Amino acid sequence: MNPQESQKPHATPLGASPAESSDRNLPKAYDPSAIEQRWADYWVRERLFEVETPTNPGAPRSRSDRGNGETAFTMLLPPPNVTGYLHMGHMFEHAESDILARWQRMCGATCVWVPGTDHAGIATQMLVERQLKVEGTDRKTLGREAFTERVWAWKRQYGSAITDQMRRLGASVDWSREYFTMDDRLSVAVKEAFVRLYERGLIYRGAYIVNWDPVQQTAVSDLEVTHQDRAGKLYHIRYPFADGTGSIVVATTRPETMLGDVAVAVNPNDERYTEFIGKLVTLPLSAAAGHADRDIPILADDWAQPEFGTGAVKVTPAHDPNDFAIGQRHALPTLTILDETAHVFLVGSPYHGLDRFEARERIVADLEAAGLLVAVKDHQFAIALSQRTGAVIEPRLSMQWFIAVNKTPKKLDGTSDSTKPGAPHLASEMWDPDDPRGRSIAANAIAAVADGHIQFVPEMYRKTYMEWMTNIHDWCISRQLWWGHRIPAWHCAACHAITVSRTTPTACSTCHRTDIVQSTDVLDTWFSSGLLPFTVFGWPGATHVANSGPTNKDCHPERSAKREVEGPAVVFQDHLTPDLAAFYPTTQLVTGFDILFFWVARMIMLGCHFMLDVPMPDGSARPLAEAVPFRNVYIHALIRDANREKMSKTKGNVVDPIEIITKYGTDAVRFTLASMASPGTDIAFSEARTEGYRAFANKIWNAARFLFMNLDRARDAGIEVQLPTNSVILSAARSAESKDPDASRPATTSNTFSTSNSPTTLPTTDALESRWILARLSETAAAANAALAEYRFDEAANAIYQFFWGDLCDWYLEIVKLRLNFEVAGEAIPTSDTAEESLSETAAALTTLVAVFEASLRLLSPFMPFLTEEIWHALYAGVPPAKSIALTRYPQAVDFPCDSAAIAEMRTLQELITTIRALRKELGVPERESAPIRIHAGAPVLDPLEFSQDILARLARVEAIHVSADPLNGANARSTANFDVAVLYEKHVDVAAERERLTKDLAKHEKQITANESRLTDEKFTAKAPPHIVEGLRKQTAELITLRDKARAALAALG
RNA sequence: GGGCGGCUAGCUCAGCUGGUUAGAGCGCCUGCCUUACAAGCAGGAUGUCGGGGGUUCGAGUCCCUCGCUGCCCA
Repeated sequence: MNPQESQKPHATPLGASPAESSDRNLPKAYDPSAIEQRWADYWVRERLFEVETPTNPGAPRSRSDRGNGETAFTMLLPPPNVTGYLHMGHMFEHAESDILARWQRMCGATCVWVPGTDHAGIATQMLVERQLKVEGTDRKTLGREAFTERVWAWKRQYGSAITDQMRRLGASVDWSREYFTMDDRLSVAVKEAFVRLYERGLIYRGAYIVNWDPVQQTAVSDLEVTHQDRAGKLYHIRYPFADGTGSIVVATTRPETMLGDVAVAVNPNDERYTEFIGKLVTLPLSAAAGHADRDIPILADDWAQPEFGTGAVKVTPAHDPNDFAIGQRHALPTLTILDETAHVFLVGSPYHGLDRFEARERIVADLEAAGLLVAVKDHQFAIALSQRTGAVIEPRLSMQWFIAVNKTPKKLDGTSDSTKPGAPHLASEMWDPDDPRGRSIAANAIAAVADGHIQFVPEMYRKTYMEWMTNIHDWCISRQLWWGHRIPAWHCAACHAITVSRTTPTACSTCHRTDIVQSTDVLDTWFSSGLLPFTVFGWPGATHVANSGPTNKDCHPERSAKREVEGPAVVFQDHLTPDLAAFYPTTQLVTGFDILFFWVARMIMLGCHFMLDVPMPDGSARPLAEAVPFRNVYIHALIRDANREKMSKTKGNVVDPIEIITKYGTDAVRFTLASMASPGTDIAFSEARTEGYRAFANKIWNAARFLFMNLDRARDAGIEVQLPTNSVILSAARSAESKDPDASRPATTSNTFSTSNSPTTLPTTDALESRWILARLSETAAAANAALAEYRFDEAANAIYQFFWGDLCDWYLEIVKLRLNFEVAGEAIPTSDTAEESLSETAAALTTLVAVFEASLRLLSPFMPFLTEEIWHALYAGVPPAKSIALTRYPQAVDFPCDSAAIAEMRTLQELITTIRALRKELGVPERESAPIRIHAGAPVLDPLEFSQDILARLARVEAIHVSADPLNGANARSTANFDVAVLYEKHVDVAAERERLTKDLAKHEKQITANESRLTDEKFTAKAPPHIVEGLRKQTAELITLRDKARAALAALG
């Protein structure tokens, strides 16, 4: 069974559709609020977008070709914070993702779009802490266990807010696979990942300077810190030599940290100070706990830059990352003088207990009083802020856990054994140089992108990524929070050794005493979300179970048995879950650049690392190309407000998507976002534009009303119109509705066109407008598919918009009105000799109309799922050929005959009609009045006119057509390259206006002719330019000359 | 300080590897309640493609430079 089948479109009988308009009686104006909730519920209730775990992933499917019905399209939703509410950015991201998902699904792919929410450590903890504060308590009073229980309670109550909003917006995600990053299953995976990295020597614990958030009292990673330029001061402070022979002046932006100074550094090449190197200075104000001021050395270090300040800098290793590095180089002690809350902690010092900024003021004042403050200068510097709390980051020396991203992993004896609890065995041998598992995390993450296994769109992000990944530092993964995945490490009180384990140990692994306690730290939230591309599909599977055979309920027994027989990779068997086999690597990631490093890069790092352990479905070793978490990354734009300002709560310019969709309807908002989504450009969200697309939705609605009205009239007149059935079904061979093997091939139900995969010749009797609209439909399908393949949502949306409104409504529907005659007798039948003929013409026209309209709905469906679903169900009067339009076939160019002659012929006719309309306007012919025309043109224009008389009559109110052998000019005539046309109407023209128009045209033409001719007479041009360009220019020039001559004659005729 | 974008109609933006007369939506002006739609129909106006220089037969498109503007990293 193919996974495709598990996309259960038939959970309930077709009749269960909630369409209200099954009688085809549509209200006059489209009201999205009347239908959206109903369909949103239906899609979820009917589990239309859920895909079951394939039961036989044994036959690995090729993923290289999209849309052939055998491919998987897998996508992970960037998990929103569980505390979050949907904002415009989500809506945009989800709209784009949903368009891709719906499109791929309609193209035949097995589409798995996995939703979930992130536990968002700091954000969630802060939120609950704020609640506690209101209640007059705090987390420390509650204690860890009670606090986390409280967070869970909060999550249970409010945690689905954002996913509920997604349901309402109709995101076609697979809800059966919804996860939360703190779920048991995912927590096990996080633990497993941590332990494995630790065993491989890629996780270490150490005292380093980290970014400390004194408000939340936790370490944060480099990425969670933002920098802001601030105007500050540079303080020049005199440090007297201990021997009393003089002094040295240091410059610093943070005088309060001098309490923790352990040295003064100067540049070794700075001649001003070379003689002082090695001397001791007495550190002012450093007396504490009864001791005198400390003496510290002056040393030489390249870090001290002669141009900066005085050229001498103080060294505070415990409170500055650069000073920490100096300290390492010179084996200096570290002296911590601030506590977790950034208050001075120096018992016995007068500054003890002061906040760091307060301490600064006091120290500066005291220095000044002591005459040691030499100067205070204005200084521009970048201040580090915690992204979450906004607190000024305090670099702080503390024990943290890190991932060594640039280190080669240890090779363990027998990879499968590494999954067993307990100490790993070190291998004696080295890694095979070709084995990607022997490379560092960063090296593989770089190779995955450098070798093209992962593609970025827009491509520039590839560069950004590479830049970052090549300069990456070790990743600090521990957080001093209570909400999150607690680090599976236990400290021994007796021997201080650390035991890292998958299961809760009872004793220290080193000294075997039982006095052990688990680390209080939790893991960085991004660590767990970085694992998602494979943990959502069941990784690590049954790795806990020894590989000697027992099956695991998560792993299909049949599969396991088979694997053992196949043999070679038997040690890996349990890692490959059926879901991983079918859906990993994921196909697509759609996300914002703001989490490019946070999340995208981390998924690449972790995916490439862990998935290399998991064999391919055929048992072979997994190459890097198949270990990547996703193949394509589409980085979408940022939504700004109408004035291009970034939306922010503090600015108050946040647009609430729910408010907007209430006002305009989800489809209109989606279409707006899609049509504005050109790559690389931020979107200035415009309500005016949304209004325009609400009008479009209404247009579609009314086109449907028009069609339905005529279908009803046809029924009343006894005309049978067949609705498209097999041609719309995605893959009829696999569908429960049709056992007909022939139905797997799109077939036609109409005698006017064929939807088989090769266009057939049209009956010669077929009307121009039918051939034309089908050709345009074919072109539009081609354009939409091509655009979507390149993430050009704007181009796809605009092509469809143009087709539906500009071609279908403006021209085709107007013309087709001529063909729809339901009178059995009487003179209301202008084009047929008998009533019977008229009725069959009506039937033929309606059949084409229905087919084109239905296909247009499918074309639109990924963009406007609600509206199209409603109309589509109504069209089939409650008996649709599929449960949802979302499960039908996306129109392809080959589905419709593309008659280019019809397009050319129609273009001339349109030009003629437009010209006549303009002339009539100019002549002041009353809107409803008909007038005869005179035309001068060649046979290619005149001949088809014989059949288009009625069209001219209706669309341009042409009463009679007189052919003129002579060219036409004068006030009532206009000329194009193909024809001259005059409207015969007795009325004064505005001669002055006409002359102005003609003069302007004439000047334009003359200018262009001169330009063209100078190019055409230029030998270099004619010699070097490609022939078709030269030819084109010649033809254009000839046309322009004709137009110029006509304009001249017309001007002369005006007198 | 380093890097990456953007600058095209009143506004928001398309314009692909240079190639025939630079487009769309909204807005604007004029006339129409033409029984699908006034959230509509028809017609119309609107651009020294940020400035300068270069390459080329040919530049909105490629190169250099300057200006303004936004973002990322340090």
